[in-house]
Amino acid sequence: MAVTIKDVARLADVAPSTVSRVIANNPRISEKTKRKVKEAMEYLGYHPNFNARSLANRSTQAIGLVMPSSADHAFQNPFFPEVIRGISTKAHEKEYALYMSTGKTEDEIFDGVVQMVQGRRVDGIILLYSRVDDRIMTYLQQQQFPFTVIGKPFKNADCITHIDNDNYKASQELTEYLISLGHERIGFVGGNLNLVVTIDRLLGYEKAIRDAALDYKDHYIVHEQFLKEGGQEAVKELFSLPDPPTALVVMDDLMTFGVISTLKELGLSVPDDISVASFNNVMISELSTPPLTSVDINIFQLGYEAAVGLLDCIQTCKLGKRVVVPHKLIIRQSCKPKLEGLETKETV
Amino acid sequence: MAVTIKDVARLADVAPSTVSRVIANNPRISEKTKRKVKEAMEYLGYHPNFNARSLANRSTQAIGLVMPSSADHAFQNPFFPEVIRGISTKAHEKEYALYMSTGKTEDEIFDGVVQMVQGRRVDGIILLYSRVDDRIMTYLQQQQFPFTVIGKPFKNADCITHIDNDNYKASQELTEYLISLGHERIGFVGGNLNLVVTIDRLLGYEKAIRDAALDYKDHYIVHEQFLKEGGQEAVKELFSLPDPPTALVVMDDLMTFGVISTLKELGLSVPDDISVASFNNVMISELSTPPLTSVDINIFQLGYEAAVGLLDCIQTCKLGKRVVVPHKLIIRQSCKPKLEGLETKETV
DNA sequence: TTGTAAGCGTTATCAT
DNA sequence: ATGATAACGCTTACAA
Repeated sequence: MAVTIKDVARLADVAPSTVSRVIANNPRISEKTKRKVKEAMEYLGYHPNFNARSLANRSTQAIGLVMPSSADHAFQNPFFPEVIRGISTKAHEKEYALYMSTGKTEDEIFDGVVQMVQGRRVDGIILLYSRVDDRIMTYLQQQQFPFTVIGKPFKNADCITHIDNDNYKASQELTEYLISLGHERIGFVGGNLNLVVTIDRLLGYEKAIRDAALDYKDHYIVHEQFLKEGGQEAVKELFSLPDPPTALVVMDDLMTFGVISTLKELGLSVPDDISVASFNNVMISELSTPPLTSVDINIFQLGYEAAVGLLDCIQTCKLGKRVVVPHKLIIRQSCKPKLEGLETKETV
Repeated sequence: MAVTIKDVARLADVAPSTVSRVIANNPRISEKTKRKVKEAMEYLGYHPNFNARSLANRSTQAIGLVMPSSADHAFQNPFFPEVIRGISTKAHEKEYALYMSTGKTEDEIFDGVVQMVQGRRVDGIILLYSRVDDRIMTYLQQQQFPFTVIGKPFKNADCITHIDNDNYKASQELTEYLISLGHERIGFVGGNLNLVVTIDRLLGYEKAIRDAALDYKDHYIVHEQFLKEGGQEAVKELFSLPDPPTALVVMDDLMTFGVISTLKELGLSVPDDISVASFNNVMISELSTPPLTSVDINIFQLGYEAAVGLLDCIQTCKLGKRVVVPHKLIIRQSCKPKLEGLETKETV
């Protein structure tokens, strides 16, 4: 049996409540007994039982993390480790631990959240993604349970604390960059259209295209899943068009790897035959061949601020803050100017 | 105030203990009351309080995960999401959740583990790495707390349940593959020498080199940190030797990206000027340019089996099993035969 | 088959 | 400044 507060109390010759006060660093306790108790704790190797504390306290010192279904392989995206690193950093400052429910399907994940919330396993929750019509978000709102969202809520954005980039603007800028290189036929390779981030980036792209008085063509827009499976088809179709794009805006660095790989199969090379620009600027982007031009969205900070926001929620029960994390275009070697009059070689 | 077991009991007109039995699915309870209680639970929207249950039960239904310090960026390695996906899958089958302590430095992480253990936050722990002389492992052994290790414990391997690849053999095979392509000057780019996996792979490499009666040269062996920072130097040195290697065995796909990028700076291209082979076969390996020849170590299964082993430990309190997850050489395009008499061009 | 009551290890509310 | 004592919500002997 582990050593409890009572054992400490007995050894220090005080009441259990006194020991509890010492732990909580209650100011009105004499230095003398404080020392005495601490010695006893040290001697016995005492460590507080978190469950007992949570029960009495109704606070767990843990934050729940909700990821997209690990079934779709979004999981493998380096975005997640990095955003968690950000969350973890802030959490640690306040001595919070992280809690993840397990579960593959939609329903399992939802049940996991319910368990976290109703089972009082966590003090608050961070949603690591934002989708159109998300049950979980609706549920958390109903429950008035503290939570923050990474990304922009599809609706009620002004009463949900969320941390986001200005993806609309970022996408617009990225597209404008390609336009400034002389590209006129620019495709968009998006991911899951249920994700709000996909929508925002698509809209930003459209804005830039229209502002530049270029044709906004539906068939320049394809959506592959974040990773390669199946997505290859979409890209291949794009390049079997009579007027294939000369540049591509891609949702995500990881997807870009898939795109580049597919293009290579088609005999097209980046950036010589086609320019590619994307988002996230994960570490490997810099190391890839060619190094990717990418919008750095400050993933770490996204996570850090989400934790800041959540801890705020937990303390003050206030919701509705919007934090915008700045982005920055990082220009590397995956884009080249479109030379006037020099047509991209037609696909096979 | 949340709805408790008492509320349910009152509504169903039974004793709290009966409700508890229904939850636990106790066989000796009449179908009638079982139904009655379940209805009441449904009606009130009852959910058990996990802390209370843990306290009474001394079981948390949570598994603690210990990662290497997130300070060194090992974290970004896709190995971790994938191994966690494996763990998560098994954990979910048995309705366990995952718990991660936060903390950057060695000491913080150690304290986190102590809190998990002594604070009864988890039922068992999985170490996601294995190092030489690890305090945490020593501590867990002393405490006789259920844990499993991914990788091979440096010592006491036979009394610690661990899940590992046969890294020695894998490395030997990978090196032999390079030798079979005609390479005679083969370098080894390792990572942190405190990691047991590094040591095993280095030894396997050495074995293959010696078996083939090639020179085992110390200066063909460099150790860069897992990610690029600083590591560039080591690789550069390697290629300023009078007799630079024509092929490289690299610890890890992610490191390979760094290596390839550095080589490109030196004007060397893979696989034309130099062959590179590595380990892990993370998803991007297939999508990279060139696609990497890599040993698939079944990361998912590594995680899955670690969870299996841990849950076993928790139930039976038995330790000391060793599970070897099979590996498989995946040949792609990062290696080329060394042509006889055709010297690699000297570095600048 | 079900109820009663004593824990589980804390914190919190009174007293003193 | 400290001590009793009652929660916190659940499980589990032991009784019935």
